Amino acid sequence: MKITLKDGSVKEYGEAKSVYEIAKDISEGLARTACAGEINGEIVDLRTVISEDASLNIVTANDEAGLKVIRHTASHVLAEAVKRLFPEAKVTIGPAIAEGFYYDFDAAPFSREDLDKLEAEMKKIIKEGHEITRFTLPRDKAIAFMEEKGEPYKVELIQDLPEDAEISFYDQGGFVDLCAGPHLMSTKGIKAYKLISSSMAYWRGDSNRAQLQRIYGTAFNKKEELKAHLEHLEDIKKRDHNKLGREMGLFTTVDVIGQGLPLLLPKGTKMIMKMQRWIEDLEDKEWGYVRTKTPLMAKSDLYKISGHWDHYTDGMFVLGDEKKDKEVFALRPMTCPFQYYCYKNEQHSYRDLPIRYGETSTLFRNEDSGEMHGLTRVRQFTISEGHLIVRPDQMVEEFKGCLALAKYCLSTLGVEEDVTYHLSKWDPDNREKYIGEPEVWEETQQHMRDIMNELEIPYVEDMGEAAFYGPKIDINTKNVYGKEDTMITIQWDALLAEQFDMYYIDKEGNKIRPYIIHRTSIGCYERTLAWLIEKYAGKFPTWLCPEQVRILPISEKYEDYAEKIRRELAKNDIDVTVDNRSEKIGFKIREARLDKLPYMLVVGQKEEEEGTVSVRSRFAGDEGSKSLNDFISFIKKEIDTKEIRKEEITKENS
RNA sequence: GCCGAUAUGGCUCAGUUGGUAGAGCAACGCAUUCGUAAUGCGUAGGUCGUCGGUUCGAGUCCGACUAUCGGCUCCA
Repeated sequence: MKITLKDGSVKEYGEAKSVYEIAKDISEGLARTACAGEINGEIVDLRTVISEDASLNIVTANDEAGLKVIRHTASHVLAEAVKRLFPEAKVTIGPAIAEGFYYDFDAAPFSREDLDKLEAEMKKIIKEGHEITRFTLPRDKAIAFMEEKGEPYKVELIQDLPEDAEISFYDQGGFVDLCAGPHLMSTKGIKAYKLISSSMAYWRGDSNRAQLQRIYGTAFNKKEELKAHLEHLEDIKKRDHNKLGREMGLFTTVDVIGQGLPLLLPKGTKMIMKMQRWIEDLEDKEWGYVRTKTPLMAKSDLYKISGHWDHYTDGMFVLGDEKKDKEVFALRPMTCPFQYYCYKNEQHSYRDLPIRYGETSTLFRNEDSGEMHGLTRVRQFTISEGHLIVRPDQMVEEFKGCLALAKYCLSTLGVEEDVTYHLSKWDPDNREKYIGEPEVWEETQQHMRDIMNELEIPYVEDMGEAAFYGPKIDINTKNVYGKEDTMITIQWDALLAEQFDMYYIDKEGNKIRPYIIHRTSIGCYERTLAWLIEKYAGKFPTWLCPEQVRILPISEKYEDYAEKIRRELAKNDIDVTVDNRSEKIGFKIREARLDKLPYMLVVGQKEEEEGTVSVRSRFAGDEGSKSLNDFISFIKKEIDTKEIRKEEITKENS
């Protein structure tokens, strides 16, 4: 392992020494201590150095691993603080995570006051400057050690470690925690930290096991970085679609209507209509889709064939009672079987395929009550759903087409850079969760890798995330809180046609099972809208804006001229309103700015005489006067090309 | 579903140890007819999320329910 020190010198070590020992070794000769290196068994560049005054510096380009060490050590300091203030608490695990760290305790819930006290206690521990040392124990001794300390969770962790694993502990002045490391050399290395929140979490993520109390915190190299991070957190909350979308009058919720059932208000509806028209036209005209409109509910019989009745009833809204009623219905949680029956309506030749069914499809899923969130997790949503019925030999091309279409949608919305692609694979060690043969799975997954490589799309592979009938590509994004959501999914299904007895007639006159692609192009409209709100902080590309132009007459005298312009713009399919209130022009502009309107047209005596409009935009402020026709062709072009015009002014806004 | 927090006029928030609600913005009315980010004056609006309990008396204390927020698990 190679270690680069702050002064640029490089030291090389063999594999035998642990990171910790190397760190110690360096510190002796150089009066400073290296303290990172190996994380989860992976060798990383060394980048964290404590100099003689115990101040901490990140020395290589990639700060991530260094931060991870700081945060992990902070989590141990937190654990010690908890044990000091709440001796009855049992420790479990406490890793570093993307934006900080957490630690789970078996303890009574922590209040904000508790967190403040713990922060103060952590400060003490840090100030005391305990040296952190590492030691290992053989398995039986390790178990006895933790049993003696009365830490049953740690005992369980040790028992579950692989036979040959080295069992290491870190001691910080008496507080000892089972841990793979690495850690800082001293608690003094923690310079800036903050406890963020507490919440419940299950032991090992299993809702049948103990309920633990999780404390989230974060730590940074320097105080200024922590401050900037906390400010950033405050800042991004302003973009939260759940707040901003309500403020902007895009949607609302009503308690007597119910959880997870948002009402899309006229402005939000307009935005979704714009996306829907665009997508439907795009799919039909350029990608060869045909449209269906199928029922929102069906008898239980349908779901029995699809398998949902056995595996998914908890997630469905069932209408009626099987014991009492002759027929029981359920609201549909997906569109698949409905479109399959469209296919089965007539017999198909191999020449008919592929058939691409699209539907703007409203679905219902009975999510657990604690799951609902704004527009991203709801009980009723509408998705650009589609199923492609495909000959096996067409599968790769069609799958590629679906990906290309999704990619095109993302880039048009200006969000292409904000997504990650995931190849969701099956889990060969969990065969009962999936149908079909292992060779088919492996082959299919290889096809998907080839497609991704050919399209030069970077992706990660997620084991055990596939649908039960096949692997899929998921396109995910993160919300303002860093939580990941799937926006788009494209699924490869070589198996379900069997279940529904779907076939086509090949050249020789044989009945052949088609393959099916389940896919969406733009995802579910509610969730996509939420994403756009957060992406653009409400300042949407002009083509998506529910109100694209507002005409601001200088006074009521120019109402007629304003109305004339309004009609011209409306004739050109531009969403336009007139602000006729007897307010001063400055006030009207202020309000239009707060409403995040892309264009304002100021009209008064001058404009009426000259037949012009004075253009003021969100992008560039006062853009001067234009003839009405010039403005119309200017904005039409922006709308028709779905241009995402950049903001040129930076000042503002409350 | 589970853990925690929250719930006061359309919005943002006050409301002291329980004594029967207050501000700013918005709305409405009147005046103003205005040239690029807030014109002035006035009016109205709340059985304090719902239901129940404690009390002479509950926005304030207790309980249940509903919704919202942050997590866990799950997902488009």
